[in-house]
Amino acid sequence: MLDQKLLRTELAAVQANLGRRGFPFDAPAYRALEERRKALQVRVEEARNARNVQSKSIGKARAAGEDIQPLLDAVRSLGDELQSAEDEFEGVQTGLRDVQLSLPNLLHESVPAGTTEADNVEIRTWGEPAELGFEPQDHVALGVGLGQLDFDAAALITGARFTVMRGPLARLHRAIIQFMLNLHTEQHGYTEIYAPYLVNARSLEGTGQLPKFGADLFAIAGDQDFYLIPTAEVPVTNLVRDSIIAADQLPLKFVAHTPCFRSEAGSHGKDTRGMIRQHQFEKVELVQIVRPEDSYATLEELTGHAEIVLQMLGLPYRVTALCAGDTGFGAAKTYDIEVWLPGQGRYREISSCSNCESFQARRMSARWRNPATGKPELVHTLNGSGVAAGRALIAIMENYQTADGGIRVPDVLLPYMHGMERIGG
RNA sequence: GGAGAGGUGGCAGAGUGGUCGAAUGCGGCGGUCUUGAAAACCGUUGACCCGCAAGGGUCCGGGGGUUCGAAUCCCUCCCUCUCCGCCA
Repeated sequence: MLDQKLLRTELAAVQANLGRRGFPFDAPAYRALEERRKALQVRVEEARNARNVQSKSIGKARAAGEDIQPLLDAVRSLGDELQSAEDEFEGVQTGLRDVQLSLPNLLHESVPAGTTEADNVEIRTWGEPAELGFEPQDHVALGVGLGQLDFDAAALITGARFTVMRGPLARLHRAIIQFMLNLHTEQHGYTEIYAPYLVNARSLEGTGQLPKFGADLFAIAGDQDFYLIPTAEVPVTNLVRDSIIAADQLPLKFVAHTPCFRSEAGSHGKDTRGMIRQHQFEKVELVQIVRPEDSYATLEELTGHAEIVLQMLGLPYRVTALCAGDTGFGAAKTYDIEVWLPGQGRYREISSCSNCESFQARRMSARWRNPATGKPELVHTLNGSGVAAGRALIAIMENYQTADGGIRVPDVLLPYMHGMERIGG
């Protein structure tokens, strides 16, 4: 959600900024609605004040033993007037809020111009795609060949876009998760969080998935209004909802491993092969709650924490700055990290690190007490994958494959694999 | 699942339908005293909205109702706690 003051005072600038995303914002209509709100609010408050004053005088008169009947008659009609003004005011308020909740975040000035993925800007690369010396297989061929990746079984149990893993491959997947959690908690100072996988609508509104992107979510059947989390960002960021955080508590650094559930509505036909795009996948998520002045330094730091995972796993990657049109709804600026997949012969997203500035904080009413002003002020929130476990598994399979269809285990994962150095082959 | 109790300011905890945004205590902040600190004493201390300001308005878990007027009465939902049952 954007600052209402900004929407009142800098409407043209807001419109221009949102325009960079290609977001059509009807500023004149918004201004008209806002002006109506203001007029109505004044009217309601004046009516309420008149009623309060009158009612108070009734109390005093009665305490003094006077006849209050004339006063009662005089006040009665004020209540009716107030009621109708309130109803109208409420309608306008709701309309305004609907618009506000549907506006994406303002972009940081450093976000490159552009409309699609193709306009994203490469910031840096790390590692060199390995020379395998043979024709690389993709993770599907490798996993199915080993008998450890089973899409048919998943289709039988559930349906399309699910995976069954067996044996050492399932263990490798778990090892990746353990490795990442240990790294972030022991080396990077994050506090491990275990959080619910089902959340309520308010949490999803807080982080920005609702009200606009309900189609991307799985809602559970039954009388409870719960949704499966599309990312740990939702429960973990909402830890600070409706709270005022002491200055010395910041920054808050949280890491959580959770499954993620996405309906992938609108992506029919995309990445249908393999486990690149699933309805259910595991992810280790980094979340930081910081002072506003620190958030851009934190974005660099947090992105670095995700990069170290890939460096330690020996996976070549590149970092890109998302362009204006490709930056997500709640983000002011986003870096994507893309890992090299020999089987596809290209880089694929494995992490997305965003600074949401005060966008989520405002929706969540998440604040800190600024010692400089003594007042509660909005925090900045950041999140990033550190990293997606399913895609990390794919990257390891394809980058560490051997000519005989086996997979070597990266050195840093050996302790988690009980010394198993290779799978298959 | 059954029975009961309760949700009030940073925390604890009062509050007869009118003078209650709310007693009191703790905590916080400022001051007096002190070489400094503690103690004691004095003062001060919620959030949000409109407004340049003066000022006005809203908020006692959420929503609805009764009333001229609701923290207080009624309905409903949510949450917490206790006991029983069940379970990992």
